[in-house]
Amino acid sequence: MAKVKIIDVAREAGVSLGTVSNALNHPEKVRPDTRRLIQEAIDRLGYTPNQSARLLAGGRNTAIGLVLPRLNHGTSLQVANGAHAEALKLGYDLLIATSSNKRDLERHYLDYFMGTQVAGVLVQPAEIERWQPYPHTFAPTVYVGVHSDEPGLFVTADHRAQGRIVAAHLITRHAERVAIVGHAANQTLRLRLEGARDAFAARPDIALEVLDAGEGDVSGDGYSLGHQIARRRADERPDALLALTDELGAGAIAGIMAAGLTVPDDLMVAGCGGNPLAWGGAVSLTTSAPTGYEVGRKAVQLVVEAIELKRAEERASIRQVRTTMPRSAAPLPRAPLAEEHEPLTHHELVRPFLLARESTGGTGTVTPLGTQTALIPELNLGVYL
Amino acid sequence: MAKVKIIDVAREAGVSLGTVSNALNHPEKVRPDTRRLIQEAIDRLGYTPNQSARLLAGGRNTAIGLVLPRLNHGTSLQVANGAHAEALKLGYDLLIATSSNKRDLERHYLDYFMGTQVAGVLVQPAEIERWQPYPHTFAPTVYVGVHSDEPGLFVTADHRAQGRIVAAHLITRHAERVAIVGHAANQTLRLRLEGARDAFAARPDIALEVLDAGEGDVSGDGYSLGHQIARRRADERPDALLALTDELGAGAIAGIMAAGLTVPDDLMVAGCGGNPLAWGGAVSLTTSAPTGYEVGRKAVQLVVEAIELKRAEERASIRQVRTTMPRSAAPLPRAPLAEEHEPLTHHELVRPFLLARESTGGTGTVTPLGTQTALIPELNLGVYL
DNA sequence: CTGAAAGCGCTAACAC
DNA sequence: GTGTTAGCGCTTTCAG
Repeated sequence: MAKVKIIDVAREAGVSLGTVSNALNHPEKVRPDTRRLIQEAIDRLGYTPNQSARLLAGGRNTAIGLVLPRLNHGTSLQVANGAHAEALKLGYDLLIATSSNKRDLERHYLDYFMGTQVAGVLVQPAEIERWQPYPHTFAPTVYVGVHSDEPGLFVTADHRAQGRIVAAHLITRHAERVAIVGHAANQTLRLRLEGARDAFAARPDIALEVLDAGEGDVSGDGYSLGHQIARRRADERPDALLALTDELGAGAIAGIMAAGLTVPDDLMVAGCGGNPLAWGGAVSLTTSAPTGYEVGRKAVQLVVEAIELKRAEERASIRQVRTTMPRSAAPLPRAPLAEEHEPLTHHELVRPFLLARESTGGTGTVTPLGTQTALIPELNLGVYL
Repeated sequence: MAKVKIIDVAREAGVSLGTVSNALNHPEKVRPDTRRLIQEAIDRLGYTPNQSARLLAGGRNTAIGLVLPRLNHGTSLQVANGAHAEALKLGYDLLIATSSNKRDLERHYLDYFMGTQVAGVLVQPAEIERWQPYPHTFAPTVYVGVHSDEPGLFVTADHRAQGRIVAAHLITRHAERVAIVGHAANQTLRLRLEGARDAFAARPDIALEVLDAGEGDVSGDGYSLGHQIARRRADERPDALLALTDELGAGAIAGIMAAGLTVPDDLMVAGCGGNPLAWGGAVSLTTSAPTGYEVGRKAVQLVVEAIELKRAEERASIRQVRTTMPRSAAPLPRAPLAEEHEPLTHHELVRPFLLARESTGGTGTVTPLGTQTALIPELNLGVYL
């Protein structure tokens, strides 16, 4: 049971150590039947390469680290699943750690990942309002779910587009008086609001009002607002509500119905953001689709791109050193790192699409909840729906 | 930006390499002010220890690997969260990987973890019906959610106790005719059924029938069975339904109500297994609590126990070699591993508790859903409820 | 393809 | 407490 190492495999297969190493890392350099011999020895002995040694010696790590603030929130889960799917596809392993939404734990895992020489790292920062990129990142790093003016790699849902798309939908549904509902205290909601305004800007004939829903932007706020609106005189009442979150939207529907009106006949309601947790109401809610899965996929694509670029550069710089240096004497000085170019910068906004459902009188475009996953496999809404 | 290493820190702090290493791994061996000096140098330089080198050189890894079949199912998430909390508490890091419910990916990540010399590994196997422990595990391994006759470490929810506890509850609610509903095709459901039978065994006066719900044990099966039962003549009708899954239970409630009876007045219904996903119905469902969180915690406790035992043994065996060997000549032969004792064996069954709610006429013991998390913090039902 | 050898960055043992 | 050094298991190179 003593740990079996590469030399044991070599002996078992009757080849040299270097050949086994090559079979593992550069199979094309080893004759197929030798390769088979080695593979058999590996299986017989139950050999598992020591990743530490492999990495230390300069081997390529194929693991990507992902630091998530939580493991119980819909969005993070979607990100994780999307990232996992894409990593698998691209031949990378994905390792997930949770920061419990604490900056120091986040930092800890980031350092840990860097220390294990992962190929790249994805972070969905905790406390996103006051946040900034980490210095000292030796592996390509992609930030998920945040904006920043600093250089770097970022992937976020396009919140502005979410507002726009939902607003546009209300317009096609012939809304004439629209109330936008929400507190818009944070960046996300502000962007959705702006997006909605953008969409309505082209239609000055549509009456617009913005109603603050109270600090929380939670279901209860939506309920009371919905109730309140439903009790206005018919000629002062909007015919459509655009809630800046799905929770608000779901709450509003309940409030409206409690006041004796019907959705969508008396009043249309649309949510925003695609939060599956708020989809359980009596009338299914029109909203923008959740984009977490796509965000996760994009993040992996970006980080892999950066990883491979970096490797190409390293190879190039090594080659350069070789041809430049007189191959002689003295240990080679450390190959100069490809010049300290600025980190890549790329802000990727993931575009939402619309889920038109009952609350806006959805017709042909209604996507019934039960079959969602089947219809839009990429969405991966998950079992927890 | 060239990677800073321990020797750089040593120079920066004006001490020797060994001292820095000690400061990091055995702080008690270094004078506090020296330690401070070193810490400052570390911060100034942004030093991050190379985990690969550290491990290769025999350092202690504090990471535990967790392989989960999915990242979107309630139970796995609970396990992950419980494991994370406990690992944090015990000073270990937790790294999570997903097998997409495939044996080969599971195997891959397991090997990967072993290769990175994690301190221990937790696995919730995919395809649990036909399953067996892995050989060649060099790190302590705990299997989650499965039974086995092989030696090893296992943590599972006590399914039998779940059946028992729910059955006992129906008894205290004065059920006189009970129908147990479910197909019991898999081990889990069979155990719940046995548990329920155990509980009723003491009360031969209670009429018992078992109704097969159809292969799927899904909500729809529950619905039709509930409907069917509700339409029996009152004197042939059970007064209580014990569904072997919460999905069945929730479906049954809907079916009963559709047939014009009320729950719990005409017919009590209880579920089993504590599946939050099935808790959305009109009448809240009595069930046994989900134990995933506790399973995760227990699993970490077990693996850490095994890790520390193993370390203690290694220390002991090294000491033995030292005192035995004449300290002289020739490189020491590899310290004989503590004799190849059988792997530890421990089957831990996590006991459920009851969530008595409306569907069985819950009274004082009813735990309102909204406040669940607050009342029972250990439960950690998660936001997705 | 083989065989030998130079590290990768660090820990732990040792002598001081 | 400090400074020095021998590996940990592997990848890579280099000369056969």
